[in-house]
Amino acid sequence: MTFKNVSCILNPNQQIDATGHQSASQELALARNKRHLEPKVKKEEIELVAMALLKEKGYDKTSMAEIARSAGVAANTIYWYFENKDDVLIAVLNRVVSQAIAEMATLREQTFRARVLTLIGQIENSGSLMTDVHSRVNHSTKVQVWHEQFHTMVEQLSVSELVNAEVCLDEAQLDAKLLIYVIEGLLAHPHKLQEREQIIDQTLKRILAK
Amino acid sequence: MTFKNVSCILNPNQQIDATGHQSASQELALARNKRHLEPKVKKEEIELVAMALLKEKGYDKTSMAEIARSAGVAANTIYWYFENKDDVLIAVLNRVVSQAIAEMATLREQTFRARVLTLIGQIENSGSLMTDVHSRVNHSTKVQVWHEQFHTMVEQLSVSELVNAEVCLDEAQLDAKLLIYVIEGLLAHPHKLQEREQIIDQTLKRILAK
DNA sequence: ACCTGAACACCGTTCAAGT
DNA sequence: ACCTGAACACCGTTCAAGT
Repeated sequence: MTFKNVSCILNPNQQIDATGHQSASQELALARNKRHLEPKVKKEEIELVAMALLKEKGYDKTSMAEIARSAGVAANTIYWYFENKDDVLIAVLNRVVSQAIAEMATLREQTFRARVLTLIGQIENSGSLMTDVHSRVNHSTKVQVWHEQFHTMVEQLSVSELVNAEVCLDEAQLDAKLLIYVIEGLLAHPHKLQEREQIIDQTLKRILAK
Repeated sequence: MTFKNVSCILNPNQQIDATGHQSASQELALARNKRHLEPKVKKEEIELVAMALLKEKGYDKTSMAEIARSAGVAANTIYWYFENKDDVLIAVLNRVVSQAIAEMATLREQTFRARVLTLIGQIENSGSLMTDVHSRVNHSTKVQVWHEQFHTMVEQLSVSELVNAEVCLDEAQLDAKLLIYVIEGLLAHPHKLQEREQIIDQTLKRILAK
């Protein structure tokens, strides 16, 4: 199981991206329209702006109006590109996660411990996004599906890591959940860097004890 | 450290309850007013109604208007008893937790494992209240304070349990956080009853391994 | 296809007024 | 002290209309 296998689990937005019927005639029509140079660029711009705002202020404190204003469009324009606010959140989450995966791929040679710690640092860098996911799960089934897929992905990765570290499969599957919940706990609650490392060390020590 | 020691950490709403200046003359005035038989009863009624609704539908999907309607008062009446919606949440949380503590006090003779499992069952019984707390922490400093107090309380309880089970203090403090995060993870994500027990067993096995 | 102004329904909260 | 009707500011979302 490589990181590339996983990123296709993660990006079902290929469906979303493939919704437009991009024929040659339409591209000509767009070229004539002076309001928008590139339609796909606009969507990307909205996602980037939304990512910055959601990372900084979280889901609830970021209004659609503010995203729109920062992207230089009218408030309702976002609804041409996204079904609703939760869809914007999902697009941002996909960006954040695939970015994190890309950075993680660099660290293949590091210790398990080191990789876990940098992973935590990365997610922490995305503000309250993970908490936001948990609170939106009850409101949007789409977010719920995303969250489930994300968890199974991280679980599979963790299991394979643990099996590599000589934990037998049965226990690895339980330990993986255990590890993930500890990581989520660390992310959901404020911790000093040293304290965080202690807890991770303790967890790994408990899991990898022979 | 007994459960009774703890419940005074938990109930700073004695401050809140003590705000009224209940002189004898006022009680007479209230008796003359036919609209409300007992003012404290009204507040309690609001809290009970809010507790039912928040447990059932969660924080976001329960509006102040709905709470008021169920309590038989005008929407803004709640603001005489509570500063804002987060204050209502905190009052409900205090009720839920002290109720859980009372029920836990019954189970002194049970196994650690059994007590943990019934605790999880109790909290799960309160719907998404714990997730709601985590998502409101970023919006209300009062909720944030409540959350911190709650965590230190549960941590102290867990540490003393672990020390009783022959874990040395240094490790018990780390293991306590570990255990709590696993419990929170179990609460935040759907699990079959059997799966939940397996994860708890695995965690306790890892923590209590000699 | 892409974008907008104007409106809608709903929300938490406030205020002036009643008893 | 306790309660209310009416209003406010804000929110996500929709719709009819423009290009």
